[in-house]
Amino acid sequence: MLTMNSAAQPVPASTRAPGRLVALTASLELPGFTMSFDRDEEIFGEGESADFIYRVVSGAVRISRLIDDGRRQISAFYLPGDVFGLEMDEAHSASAEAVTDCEIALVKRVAVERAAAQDPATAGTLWSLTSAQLRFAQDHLVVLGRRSATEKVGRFLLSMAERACSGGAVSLAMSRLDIADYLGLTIETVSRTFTQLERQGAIGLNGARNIVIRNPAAL
Amino acid sequence: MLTMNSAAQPVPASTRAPGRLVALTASLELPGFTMSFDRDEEIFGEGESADFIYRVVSGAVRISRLIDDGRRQISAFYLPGDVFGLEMDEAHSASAEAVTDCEIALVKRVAVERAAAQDPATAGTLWSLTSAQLRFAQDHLVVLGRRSATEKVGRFLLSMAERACSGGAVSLAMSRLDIADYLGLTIETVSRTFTQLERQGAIGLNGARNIVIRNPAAL
DNA sequence: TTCCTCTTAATGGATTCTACGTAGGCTCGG
DNA sequence: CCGAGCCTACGTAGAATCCATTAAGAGGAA
Repeated sequence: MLTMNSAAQPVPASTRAPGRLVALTASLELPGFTMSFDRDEEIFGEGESADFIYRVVSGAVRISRLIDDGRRQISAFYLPGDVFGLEMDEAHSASAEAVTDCEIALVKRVAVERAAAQDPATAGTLWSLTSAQLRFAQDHLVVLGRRSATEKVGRFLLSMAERACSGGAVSLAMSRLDIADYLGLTIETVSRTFTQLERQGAIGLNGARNIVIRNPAAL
Repeated sequence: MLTMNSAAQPVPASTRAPGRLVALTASLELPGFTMSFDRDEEIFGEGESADFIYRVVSGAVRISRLIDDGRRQISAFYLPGDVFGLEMDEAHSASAEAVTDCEIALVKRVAVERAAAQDPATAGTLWSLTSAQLRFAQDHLVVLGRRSATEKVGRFLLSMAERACSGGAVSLAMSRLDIADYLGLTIETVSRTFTQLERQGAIGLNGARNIVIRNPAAL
């Protein structure tokens, strides 16, 4: 999705989907600091006051919402270079957790707002980033609302390949449960679909989390 | 959802959900013009270049994406006062159609961008509006991914009541098909759920499109 | 290190059930 | 009256659920 880079973490534009490119910008290079989080550690929780904007330096992050009875929906995964926390009001409307051990760069929200008030380019970047995330969320609505289990998993793998690919092989940072909660499926359905796609020759599996896309068209 | 008002269309804050309020602002009162659209007429299409930002003056609008085989997902309905078109890049990533006959205020996108560059408040408003829509989309992801058919319809009715209520009775602008495509269901399931909710006494139906919420807790 | 155990994650099968699709009938509005 | 939109019934497909099994890591002791 939204590979939202800071100047510190350039990523070749060619690795990203057309139309999703958000111009590199130093505008968001604001005074901040970096924190480390362990796997499954909470970065922020639902309802907490939103004082920061975040950028993934290394590792992976998931944004999720929980409903009363334990059901969970993950709205997005963020990979290195991605900015998150833009959808927040005064309070966070969702929680963020580390999918893997990770380093996160934090910038005070008020500092961002102050910078945006002085520099139109920064303000424009904020709008662009948020708008790109909105487009992405709307794309995901289509997947959740209208795609079959096989299509969901296929799309997911393609999008991960596009974002986190290193030469044909994709290494997934997240568990089957995370994938299921992202795609609105159960863990069993995700697992079954993986093996089904492997049998069809659409993908190759080297262990549970290392995937090779063999036939993109079949996804 | 996001009742994003311009100064021209004030709506009492009390009719909206807490935490969703976007401050009234004249910042988006920019030189523009108004157009009328007939029911089902296209306001903009997927892939068209995005030259405007829109506000509903009267009527209702749906934003939708189509996939090859005809399946459709509606990502949002917009009611009077709501601003839409913010998720667009250079090209529209979805299409907008009139749910009912409606009047739409259009502002040139470049004019908005120019105003934002000169006035930090305008830039902030754009970010706020977009961010509110992002939160709304993420809320909807939970509904699509993790709610049952009954819960989906229930939530939909509650949210419409909150947005378009006039004294207990809700008049729905959209057809069952639109509701189904919004909730990721089929028209039959929507219809069945309506009658089921009526039999349970949760809602009252005066004709297909006039609904009274009798027991909000049951939804 | 190597082996063993404990724990967690992923897979596979059998069954149930939700909600989908088809088809037909109804109703309200024009 | 006609027709689009809405409702209902019923058989069915696809995903969920429940359960068992296998695989992969993490930690501990010799």
